[in-house]
Amino acid sequence: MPETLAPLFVCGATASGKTAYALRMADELGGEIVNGDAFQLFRGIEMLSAAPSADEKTAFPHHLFGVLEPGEHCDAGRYFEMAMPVISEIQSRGKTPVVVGGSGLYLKFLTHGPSPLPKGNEKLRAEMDARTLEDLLDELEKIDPVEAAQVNRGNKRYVSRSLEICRLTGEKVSELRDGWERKTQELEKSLRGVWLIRERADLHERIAQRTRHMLSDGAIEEVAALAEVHGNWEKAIGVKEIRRFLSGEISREACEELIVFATRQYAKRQETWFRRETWLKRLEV
RNA sequence: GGCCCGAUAGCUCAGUUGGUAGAGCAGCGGAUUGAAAAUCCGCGUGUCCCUGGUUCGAAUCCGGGUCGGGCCA
Repeated sequence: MPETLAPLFVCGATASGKTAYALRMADELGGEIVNGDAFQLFRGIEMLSAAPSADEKTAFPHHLFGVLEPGEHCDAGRYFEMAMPVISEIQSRGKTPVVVGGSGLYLKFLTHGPSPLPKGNEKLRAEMDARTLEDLLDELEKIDPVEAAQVNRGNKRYVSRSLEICRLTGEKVSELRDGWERKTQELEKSLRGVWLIRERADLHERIAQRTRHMLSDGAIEEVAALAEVHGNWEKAIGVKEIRRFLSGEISREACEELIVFATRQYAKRQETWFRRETWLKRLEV
């Protein structure tokens, strides 16, 4: 495989301008776009997830956009399994995959390989969700005290996940978990990607604009149409807020404002994530 | 014009019998190994509207202003 066909990862906070930049790079490198966004995978929430428009998709082939039904479950592992064949298929045709997205964990699986740990188990999770955090910590303490000491003890999600792995494998998570760090050294030398950095005030302005258009151009209708469909997609920013608006609980203005707040906070979390991906080339835009 | 209510963090407001103030939201920082747009953790000095007074001590009590809001003319 020629060096030049290595995927180019285009990362950055939401509304930082990834889509436009990726198109430019696809043109420059002779590339095709691959979705690296957890929510743009779903069909039916294109406006809500700020997926590329039909117009934007005409110039170059786009992959993995709108490929899942809203009711389907997805996680980083499944994304990895969907994306890898797509990437090699693009390369086999002599094109460069340009992976665009802001979902840090999903991209991490692509760049650093999937975790060797077992995938989530719905039944176990439902069971653990019903228990208290203290209770879960007690059990983890007994099974794997090392993990109990290092896990984020205030985060029930993470405590549950640790316990889930122990239960599923019959072993201690703390011993199973071989860090991404270990293979990081050599691996990251072969990765190429950019992190689009935008000044905070500018980013906030773009988020406000984007939210306004999203609401007036169909996001509300998308959420209304999927009222009966439950699944991963409901965790998208805006769903909770739009539902409150649809039920008459809050005004349209309040709805918009709450989505802007949530999106800013998400953008901040993305920046924190990408800051640690030191192999990414920083690009101030 | 008269009477009443309000004025405390960027916003909405708490503040017990006077001991110089704290919540939610926002904002800022961080974490992140198969739910990740998820989930979690940390960060609170602000002329307590101004001005006189009472008091050892006033966001708190009293007088006079200013600016909102309401009622009566």
